[in-house]
This record gives sequence, C-alpha cells and structure tokens, in this order.
Amino acid sequence: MALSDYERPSVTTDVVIFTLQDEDLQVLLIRRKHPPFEGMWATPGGFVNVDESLEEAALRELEEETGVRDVYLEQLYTFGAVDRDPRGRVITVAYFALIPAPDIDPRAGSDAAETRWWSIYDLPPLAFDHDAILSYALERLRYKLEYSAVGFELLPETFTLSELQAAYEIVLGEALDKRNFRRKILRADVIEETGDYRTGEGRPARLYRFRDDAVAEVKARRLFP
Amino acid sequence: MALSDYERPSVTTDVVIFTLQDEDLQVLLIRRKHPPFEGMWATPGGFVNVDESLEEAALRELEEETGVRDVYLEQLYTFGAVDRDPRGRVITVAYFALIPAPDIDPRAGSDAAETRWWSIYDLPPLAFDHDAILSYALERLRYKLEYSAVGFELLPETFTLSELQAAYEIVLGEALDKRNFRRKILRADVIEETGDYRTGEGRPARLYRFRDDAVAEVKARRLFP
DNA sequence: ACAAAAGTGTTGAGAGTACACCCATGC
DNA sequence: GCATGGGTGTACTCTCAACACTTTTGT
Repeated sequence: MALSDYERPSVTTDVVIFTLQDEDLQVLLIRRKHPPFEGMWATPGGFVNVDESLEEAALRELEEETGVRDVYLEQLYTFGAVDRDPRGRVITVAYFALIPAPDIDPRAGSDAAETRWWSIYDLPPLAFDHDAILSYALERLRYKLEYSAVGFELLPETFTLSELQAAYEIVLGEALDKRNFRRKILRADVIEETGDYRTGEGRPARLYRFRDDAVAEVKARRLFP
Repeated sequence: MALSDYERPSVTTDVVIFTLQDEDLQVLLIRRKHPPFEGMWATPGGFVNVDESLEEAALRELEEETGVRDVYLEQLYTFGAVDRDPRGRVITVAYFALIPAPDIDPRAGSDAAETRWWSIYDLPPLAFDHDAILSYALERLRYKLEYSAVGFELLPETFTLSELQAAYEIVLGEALDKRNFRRKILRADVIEETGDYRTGEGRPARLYRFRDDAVAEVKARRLFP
C-alpha cells in the first residue's frame, strides 16, 4: 500500500492569537483580499509544508503575523468538515497563542489587505468556520484559566495583583472578589514578589512575577470520588 | 493561490478503542502484517477520504474493526511530527472511543494479520508513535472520568453501583471508598433506579441506568477565584 | 485634606475524607 | 447458619463565598 494511492486533503494550521489590550481580550485577524470570503476576516493560517511539524507551521504563522517567538502555543482542535473550504478539501489544525500586550507588532501578511486586533466580544464577519474556531478557543482559554496558570502568559513579566485580577476578569467576563482572589493566588504559591513597587495614582502596588518552578495545575473537583 | 500549488501531507485517523473486560481496561490493537513496523501492534486507523469528515473516517474505522455504531467518540489530538511515519509525511488525527463490554465483536481488518484486546496496563511493542497516542488517551480518559460522566459509556445500559464503582477503580487505577462513592454519585443526580434487581451471590443489588437528561459536568475547582 | 488605588480577616455553609457494621439472599 | 456481596451514617477538616474598612501615596 503506497501513500500515493490516495487523493489527499490539504492541511493548514490556523492560530488564534489572544492578547489583552485596552482592558479587553482581543484576537488578531486578517482581512482576506481574495475569494473565497473576500473582505471577510480570518485567523492567521496557512498550509503545512511537508518538511515541518504542525507546531512549527503554527509558530511560523505566528511569527509572520506578529514577529513574536517563545510564546504560549497550544493545539486546540482539528476541524475537518468536508465543505468547510469551498475551494476543496482542507483540514485545519487550530492552535491558540497567548501573547503579552507589550510584544505586539502586527504585520501585513502576504495574503492580507489588513491585519488588526478585534475584541473577542465584538467580532466582524468571519470567513470559513472561523467563528466556531474562535468560540471554541475562548471556551478553552476560560477553562484553562480556571485550573492552570496560563493567565500569566497574557501579562508582562512583572505585574501587580490588581493587574492580574483585571486580566482574569476580562477573560472570564465576570467580576472577582479582591480579597478572595489575593488569598487564593498567594496560597497557590505560583507568584513571588519582585521587591519593587509600581507607583501611580494612589498607594504604590507591590510587583510580582510568575515563579517558573511553580506547579500550576490544580486537581479538578471530581464528579465521582 | 490554488490548493494544488502545495505538496500535501497524507491524513489518517487513528482510533483508540477502550472497553472494560476481565476486570481490566483494554484497547483494541491490530498486528501489522506489512512494513514498516511489521509484526508490531497499532491502533485501528486509516486514510481520510476526501469526501468524508474526520469524524466520519474515525467512525468508519471503528465500525470496520468492531462492528459497533453509536458509541462515544471524541477527538483526542492531532499528531504531526515530520518523521512519525517512515514512508512519508503522515498527519494523524487521533480519536478515542468507549464501548460497553458486551458489544465486542472484533473483526480482522484488511491490513491486519490479527486483531485483539490488550490491557492498557500491559501493552505489546507499538508501531509509529502509538505509545504516545495511547498514553495520552489514558490520561484524557482518566481526566474526563473525574469531572464528567463518560464512565457510563463503558458500562451496559443497566448496572449496579458496585459495577459502576469497579469500572471507576479500573480506569483510575485506585481504590475508592464505597460509602463516599455512593453518596457522591447519587447526589450528583446522574443515575436513576430501574426498579429491578440483579441477583447472584449475596444480597441482590439495585439496578441503575444513566439519566440521559442529566447535567454531567461539574465545575472544576478553580486555581484562581 | 482629599482622591485614588492597595491592602487586609472573619464567619458560615457545603464538600471531602476517613471509618465499621448490619442486611438480604442462595446454598 | 453461614458465606457473599449490598447497603448505610457520623464526625472532622478544609475550601469556598460573602462582606467593609484602613493604609499609603500624589496632588
């Protein structure tokens, strides 16, 4: 049985790139300047070369569009409906990336008329099945935020507890109690003081950093014992 | 940009098929009768046709090997390392399936010299990266068991609480407290009595069934409030 | 002095965990 | 009547959730 006996689908990766900006959770989208879906918006993505892994392809897309490397990247899901691309059979392996706000440097991609950030809560018309990809990415991000420490990937290296809490509130879409938040995160032992303070209006705030050696997954509450 | 401008990888689905049998968690494997990895064991899988979705391909593989339909099937992960298949670039979308013990009917597949069940805890040498696929599948199954109700998919339609507890113990690989298990599962309100009893040695046991309308996900304990 | 944001404790409710004996049936 | 598996309750600990005032700085 030779591999060449089969008609092959095309394989792409799409990367949902999240960041926090303007007190909002935003994603990077590219306006398509060719049919199909001309003028609609899409997540950065492209074909997987035969000599690169899926993750390498996703990282390449990410760097092409944002210039960033070494960011959080996680495989999300593989979308493979027969008719998801009218040009032919295209299977896409979706990833999501989290980048800290200051590292932003969007660039116009080769097949894009325009590249910009959009609020995840207020999206333009999307090409292909990218609405499903984005809503699943948001669901996964919220879920992971609740039982792991991915939230730090959206913040700069040092941050105040108020900034951290605001990040969680933006992503989760709900207000959190300040005292409970602080007690819980400090007890989780995943951050440490830098010793510095951030000044501004009001009382200066202690700065913290994420502890790289922290064990940041918490056991889920079991439905069954 | 035409789709044909790109050299395409091949795409397969592999299905990790779990069942409970002989007080053990088992997976269905096929002995390869052609190179590469001739004589080693592999999960059922095959190429995705251009006119079927990924899930349809996985269901087709599942039915070809076991004859079962309408079982629990969930996408696991997509494995896309460049060198995972020595014959060329093959990306595989892995699924896992849970089937109740009585529905077992393994059949010899076209490219298999032998098909049989193996304990997930005592596996033969595996082809490709199927050891990684199986260990990830077990991890995911255990994880889902703890916060959802997938465990019922491994049992027949009616079951006793002792049978349910034994299923959980086999999958999780640890003993559970009988009183706590019963209290928690009954309070979760996901099963109901059928009114019948199973007789045998000892006192007859109440039979239960899964409530289809049950809300079977429990909120994970949050790391952060 | 006042505006603005940082920081700090307690209490009540619910869930988890550990643990040992009686019950109903078949033989 | 005894062997076998089914079925039951309580006490302690820990985590969660709700809730308001004081502290430190800049202007």
